[in-house]
Amino acid sequence: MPPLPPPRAPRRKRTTSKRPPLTPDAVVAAALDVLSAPGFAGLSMRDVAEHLGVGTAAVYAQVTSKDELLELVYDALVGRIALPAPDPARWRDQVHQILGDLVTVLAAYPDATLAGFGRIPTSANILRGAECLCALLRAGGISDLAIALGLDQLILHVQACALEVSVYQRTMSPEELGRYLQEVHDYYLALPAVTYPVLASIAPDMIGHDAASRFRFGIDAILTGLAAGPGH
Amino acid sequence: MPPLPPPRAPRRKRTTSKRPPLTPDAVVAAALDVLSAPGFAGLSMRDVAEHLGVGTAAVYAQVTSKDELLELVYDALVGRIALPAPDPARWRDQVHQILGDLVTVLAAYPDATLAGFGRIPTSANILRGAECLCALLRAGGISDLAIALGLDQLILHVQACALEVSVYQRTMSPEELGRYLQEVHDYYLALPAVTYPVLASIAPDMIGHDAASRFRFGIDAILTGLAAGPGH
DNA sequence: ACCTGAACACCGTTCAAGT
DNA sequence: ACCTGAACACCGTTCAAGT
Repeated sequence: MPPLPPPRAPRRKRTTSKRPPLTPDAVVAAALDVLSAPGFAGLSMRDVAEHLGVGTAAVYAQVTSKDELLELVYDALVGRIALPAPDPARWRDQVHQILGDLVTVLAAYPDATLAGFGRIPTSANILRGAECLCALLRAGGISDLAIALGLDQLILHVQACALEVSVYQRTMSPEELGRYLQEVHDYYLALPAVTYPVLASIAPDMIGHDAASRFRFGIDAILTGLAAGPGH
Repeated sequence: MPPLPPPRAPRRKRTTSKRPPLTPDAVVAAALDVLSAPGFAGLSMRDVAEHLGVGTAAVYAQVTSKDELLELVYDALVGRIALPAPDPARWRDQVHQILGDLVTVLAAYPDATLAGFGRIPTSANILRGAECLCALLRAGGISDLAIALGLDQLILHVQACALEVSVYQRTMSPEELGRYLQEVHDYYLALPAVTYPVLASIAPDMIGHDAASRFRFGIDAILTGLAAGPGH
C-alpha cells in the first residue's frame, strides 16, 4: 500500500506520464541534432528515433520517408541563413553573402543537400530565400528571363560546391587537405607536356586558391553571364 | 568407374576449370553492367559479386572499397565520351557538346557521379577529358588563370545537373515529369505577390525550358563569365 | 490514436578457413 | 594466391499487437 501524499504537499507530476505526442517538427529537430553530432556519417531513422526516445516506427507516423525528412531538414537549414534587404549598390556582395552562407550550412549537412536535387522547392523558408535571391538579381539589372533560367543553375551550383566541401571536411583535417592539395598540384605540374600541354601549363595557376575563393569565382562568373543575358 | 574418353576424341576442357583470376577491370565492367540494369537503385557490392559469379569478399581483393570502385566507374564513363579536336571557330559549341555528353552519361550513373565530389581526378580518361576541355577554353580566348579556377567550377556544375536529371529520370516518367513541372509552375504563378513579388512575376518566364536548355544556359553563363576574366 | 516489438529484406566490410 | 562461407554491425520500412 503506497503512503498517501502528505496534505497540501505539492504532487509531483509522474515523470513517466505520457510524453507529448510526436510532431513532424520534433522529428526534424531531432534529425538536425543527430546530423550535428560530431563524427556522424549519414542520418539513420533509427538514430532519430533513439534521439527522441521512441520506437523507429513512431517516426514514420510523422514523416513518410527518410527522403521527406531530409527535405524538411533542408528547409529548416535555409531558415537559418540571414536574408538581407536588397541594396542595388551592393547587390553582388549580397548575393555572395547569401550563397556563401548557404554553402556553409549545406556543407555541414550533405545528406540534406542531396535531398535537394530534383525537387523544386515549395516550402516556406526556401521560397523566402529564393524570393530574396531573385530580388537581388533584379536589383543587379538582370533580366526576368535570365533570373527565371538562372535561379535554378545558381542553386545547383551552390549545392555542388557544398557537396564538394562536405567531402573535404568529413574525410580530412585541414592539414591533411593542405597536404593532399599540394600533392595533386605537384602531380599536375609533373604531367607530361606531350599529352597534357594545357593542363601542365596551367598547373602553376591552380595553387593558392582555396575552395572558398574558387567558389566565389564560380558564382561571379555565373552572375556576369546572367547579366550578359540569354543567348550569349 | 567413369569410362575412358575414346581415343583421339577431343577432350573437352572441364567447364568447371579454374576461372581466370579476377581483375579490377572485370570488377568495373561488372559494376557498369549492374548499374545499367533496368530499374536499379544503387550499386551493391553483393550484386557486383553475384554478377561475376563470385563471393563478395573476392571483389574486395580487386578494389579496396565501394567508393574506389565508383571512382573507377566514373573514369570508365568519361572514357565513353568523344573528345573533339579543338576548333577555335566552334569552341563554344564544342564545349557544349562535350559537357552535354558528360551530363547524359553521368545522369545515368548517379552513384558514380556522387563519387566524383571532393576528389581531384588523376585517372587517365578524366585527365584526357580535362585536357581537351582546357584546350577548348584556351581556344576560346579564356585566360590561363580563369581556366585554372573555372575548370573545377564547370565540372562541379555538370555533376550537379547530372544529379538533378538523374533524380527526374529515376523517379518519374517523362509524362509524370511534365505534369509535375506544370503543377509547380501553376503553384509559382499563384504565389501571393505581397510576400513573393519577384518570384510571382517571373513565373511566366519559367515555363517552356526543359532541363537540357536550362543546363545549356547555365554553361553559357559560366563561359561568358570566364571569358570576362577573374575579378568580375 | 499513438506507439512498441519484431520482423523482412537488405547493406559494406572483414576474416578465418579452405583449395 | 585466390577464393568461399559466414559473420559483424548495421540499414529503411512495415505491421501486427498492445495501451
